[in-house]
Amino acid sequence: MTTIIPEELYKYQEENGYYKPNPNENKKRFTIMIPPPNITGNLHLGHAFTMTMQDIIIRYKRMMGFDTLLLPGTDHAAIATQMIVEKKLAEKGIKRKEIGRKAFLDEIWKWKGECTNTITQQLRKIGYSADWSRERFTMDEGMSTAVKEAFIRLYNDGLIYKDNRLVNWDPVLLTSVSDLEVNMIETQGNMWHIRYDIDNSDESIIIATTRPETMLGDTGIAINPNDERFKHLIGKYAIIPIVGRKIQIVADEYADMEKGTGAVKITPAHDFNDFEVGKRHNLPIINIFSPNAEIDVSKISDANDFVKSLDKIDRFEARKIIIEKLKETGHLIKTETYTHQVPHSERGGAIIEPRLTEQWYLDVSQMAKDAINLVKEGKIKFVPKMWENTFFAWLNNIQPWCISRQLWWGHQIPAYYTDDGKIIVAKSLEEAQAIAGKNIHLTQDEDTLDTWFSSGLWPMSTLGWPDTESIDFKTYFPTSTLITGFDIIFFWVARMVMFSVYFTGKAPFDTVVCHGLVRDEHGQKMSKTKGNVINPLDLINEFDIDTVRWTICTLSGQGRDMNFGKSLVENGRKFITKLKNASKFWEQKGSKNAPTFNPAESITITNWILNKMNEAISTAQTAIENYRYDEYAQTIYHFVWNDFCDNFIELSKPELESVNKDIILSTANIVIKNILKMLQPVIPFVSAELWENMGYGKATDFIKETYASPIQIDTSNTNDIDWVLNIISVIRNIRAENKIPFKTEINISFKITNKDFIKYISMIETHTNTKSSNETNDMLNIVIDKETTLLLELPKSNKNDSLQKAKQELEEIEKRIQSLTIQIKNMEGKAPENIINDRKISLNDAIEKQKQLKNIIG
RNA sequence: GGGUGAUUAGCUCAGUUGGCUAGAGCAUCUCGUUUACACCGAGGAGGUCUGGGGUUCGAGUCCCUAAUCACCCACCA
Repeated sequence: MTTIIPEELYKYQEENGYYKPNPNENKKRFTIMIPPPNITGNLHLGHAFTMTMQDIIIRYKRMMGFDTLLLPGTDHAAIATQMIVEKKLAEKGIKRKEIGRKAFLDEIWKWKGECTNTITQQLRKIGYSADWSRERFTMDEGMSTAVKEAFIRLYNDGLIYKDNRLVNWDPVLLTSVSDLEVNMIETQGNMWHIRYDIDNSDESIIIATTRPETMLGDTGIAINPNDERFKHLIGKYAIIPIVGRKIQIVADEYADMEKGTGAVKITPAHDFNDFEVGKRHNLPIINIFSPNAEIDVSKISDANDFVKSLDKIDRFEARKIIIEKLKETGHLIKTETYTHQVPHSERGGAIIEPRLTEQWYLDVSQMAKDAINLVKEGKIKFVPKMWENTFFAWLNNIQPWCISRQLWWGHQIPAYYTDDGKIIVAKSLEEAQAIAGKNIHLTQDEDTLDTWFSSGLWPMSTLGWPDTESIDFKTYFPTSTLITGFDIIFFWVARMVMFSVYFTGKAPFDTVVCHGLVRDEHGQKMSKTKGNVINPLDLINEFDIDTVRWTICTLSGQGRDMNFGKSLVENGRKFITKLKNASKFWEQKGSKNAPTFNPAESITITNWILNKMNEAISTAQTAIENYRYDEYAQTIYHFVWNDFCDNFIELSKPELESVNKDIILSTANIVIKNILKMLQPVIPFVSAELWENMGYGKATDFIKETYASPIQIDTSNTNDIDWVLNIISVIRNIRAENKIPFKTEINISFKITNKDFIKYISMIETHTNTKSSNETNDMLNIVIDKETTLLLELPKSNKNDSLQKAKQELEEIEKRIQSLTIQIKNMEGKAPENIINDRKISLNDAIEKQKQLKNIIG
């Protein structure tokens, strides 16, 4: 008995190149790129799911004869990682700015090393059969080359440009963030109604705002051109209370007569809509905040004493002071509580402040169109298909992508400035210098690129792009399937498709499998506060990796969220135990010494189980090819537990004492082999262990076996066993209902017209503890027809087929009607009547129904 | 406000172009330790498939409508 220790088997296989592809082999290719985990800590259960799903497909394809590449790696995750390391340093009292860029980056690289190590060890632990010799990191050398190349090409093509406009600004992290990195969170706030007096008039206008502090930057008031209440004020000026600035009242459709008071103050520097309104009416733009969102009066040229007193005060503190002041001056008309959506930074959660800055932008409008077309043309298929809509919806109204970040950790933008502000985009300082001239002083842009810029290149750059002639790129690009969570369709999937279509004209993969989130057993989100977080490593320690992988497989279907709980893992463990026990049974019966399976000697029950096996293989393959992991697992589960263990083993026990022993054992071997092969992708370690212990081959090499394949057999009598099992079940039922213990033998009498069925009588007797005779007495009088078990089946293809099949069914029923009748008699005497007909559809009904269908379809 | 998905047994969920008596696992109940397995076996109970309309010979499945839940996008008056 060999016991396989997963880590050891993995190590052996990794070291001996079992997971490596071979570009020189003339095989069909199948490639999956890992969605690179962020180097922000440990892998969580969601990772375990997605990675296992990838590995299952890879292992399956490998057995199906593909040259497979599962490429591992990690993502530098700019903002997230910088935050973590900054926080860690802060614990030691070290501040980023104090130690400077270089020292800080050294710290991050140190962290990166540790973290990557943890992650890759965890991936190995879950059996992720990746080619580690091709491991990549989004900031490694090759990736940097790719990033620079991409940036330069896009710049030269005029798609990357610098622009001064409003961005989402994180005042804590001090960087711009993209729209996608902003979460709108419903927040309780106030709506303040404030009176603005009209210049040279007794009139005034009341505006409503949730952000009174932005008054300092107001440069206009907008009203709707059709608003009768305010129409006469258009073109006049209002005076901002407290601030004293005169601002113009303009007519703009943006002002909604229903909202607020109908008049809206315009602060172009601090609101996206206001910015647009300001542009339309040439209103001045006054930036009132410093980068960390404190009032900065240096930019407010007309600041009065009150405004000046607010200098360096935080935006929310300033709000309070301003409200108090407005109360004093009597300009505050009304305060009401108000619930609204406030933008928060996804990382760190700071409230976003729209801010006017100069940033790098990428015009993606054409790429987006091309990406959409790839999907529409079917070059990329989403599984499940509904995610296409999400993909389209976002790409259809995509905005220029702000790709610069004011972070240190990331790919520094390959742009160099001369002292007089000329921009040179080049791969290196040397190159830039060569362009600019030797004596020109150059400084590189301080900013880094959005993380997703490099991730977007992942499927290309990992294979050697921009060197399109490299063996890996030529062999493995485009890749095959991308398996990832639906939550990063925008962030990542869309970007990869856009970049790939732009740079290569091809889709980066042909299939995108989107799965849901992992939740707890009751569908609740896992969160630390709820205390329902499950750590995959704990699970693996408590159970084992195969059990965890099996459970993941059973839960991964259709792209919905996956509910995960320990009881489900326990269930998985039962299955694996069952499998081990079944193998043990056959081993004890001498399966190792069984002769090679010979189809010619196959008997009814072996044909029957082989037929079930063939069906299971075919159903399972359809399931896995369609990424229906749940169905795959269920098919195998049902086949192993119900067909193979409950029925085949039980029916075989008496046969093992007979001349049929050899064929039974050799059949068992065939079936177990195929079961293990079907299971290898899901439970690679247990299946390998059993493979060796059953004497089929070396555990280490099991991964290389070809996938399960059907056996050619005579299927003409295979239904008979289903029928026998039904009869057995009915008799057991009768026992139960009449409270006749199994130990009490009962007499049954068979009336048999078809001699073929006589051979099954002893089988029925054994499994029901009955004794058959031809005597008739009327102690128990139940009639079972073979036909009672026939089910009506209508094919789903087309109507002609249905008719055809309905006819066949009908003929079959008619043929068998005379074939067999059994009567069971009880020794004790009670005679419940028609038990069968209560439970099963009667033959007449069946025929009647068939006839109806026949009329309809015909 | 716009969109997507969901609603099936006590629980978690399958149910693929409409067609078997609507299924599985868990939980529950009854019976059973017959030498692979109590991490077991046999069997039972449990469903107006969210409500209401419609199409059809036939609807869990298609259409309309309502309700509830979840998520995504937009929105700091």
